[in-house]
Amino acid sequence: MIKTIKELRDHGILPTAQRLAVAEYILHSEAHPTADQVWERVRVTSPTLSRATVYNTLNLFVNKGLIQRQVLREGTVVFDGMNDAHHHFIDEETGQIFDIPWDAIEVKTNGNLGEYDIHAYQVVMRGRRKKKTS
Amino acid sequence: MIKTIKELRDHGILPTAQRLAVAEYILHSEAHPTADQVWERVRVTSPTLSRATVYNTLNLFVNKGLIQRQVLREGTVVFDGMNDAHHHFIDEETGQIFDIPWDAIEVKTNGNLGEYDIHAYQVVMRGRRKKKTS
DNA sequence: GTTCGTGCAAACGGTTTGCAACAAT
DNA sequence: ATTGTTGCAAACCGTTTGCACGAAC
Repeated sequence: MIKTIKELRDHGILPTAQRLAVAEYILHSEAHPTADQVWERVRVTSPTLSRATVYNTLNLFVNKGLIQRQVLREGTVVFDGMNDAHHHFIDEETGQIFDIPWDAIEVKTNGNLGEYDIHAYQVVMRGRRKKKTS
Repeated sequence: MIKTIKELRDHGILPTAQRLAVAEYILHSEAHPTADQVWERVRVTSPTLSRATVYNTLNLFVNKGLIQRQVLREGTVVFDGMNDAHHHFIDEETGQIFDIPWDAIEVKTNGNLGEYDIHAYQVVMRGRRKKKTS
């Protein structure tokens, strides 16, 4: 909580009650919620929070580099509290999105891509997540 | 043209005038157009073509495995006439999307992904495309 | 008292859908 | 006659925006 306040300040974000509520959720969430899902969730504890504020707040967080916006789903954008480079796995049946650590995958280009100045990349995998082996 | 008719039939798609017009464009397009862009374009030669038919037709093509639907852009889906597995590069300034041949990139997982049953994957790269050399 | 954030409702843009007219077989 | 396709308009859903109110410095 006090840690979250500091994190907002460190990113040049004035910490308000609403922003704190959103940050507390998104920064500690394993899920990759849509803006509306964030609203649903945070509204439980902050019932006065408006949908517009959630959208504005999440966009602010993205612009300030606190979280990432990911285009992984049709029709909507999801937000990712994991802020370092990483890959993604999407369960084709449940639609769930999982973060894959950067060093779990090695990507090598074979020199034919001279035309392109690559600033960033990620691997997007699709399939089925097996039953948790505890 | 006659070749396109065959291609539609081979995918179990009844070739109508509208479907042919859409197919002729999307199958030979280097661009990665949105449904609306397909409409704009195909409407030039087929002015009676409705927006709904374009959406329906593109979805039909995807379901029949003739083209791919790609989630690479915020707010909209793009269609890709290249039907084999390949990667993508997105120019961050122009928004243009380029197909990257499958064998131009090598992806190796280092064995930590046992939880995941991977059916498909692609690398999504972002950056700037350099001026064409030649 | 000026600046910034919030909430509401309306607007917006991409997409889907219900339905009536219309082939095609 | 039945089945499938098209076109139109309305509906839908995620998101943004205009504006008035309110809080903070």
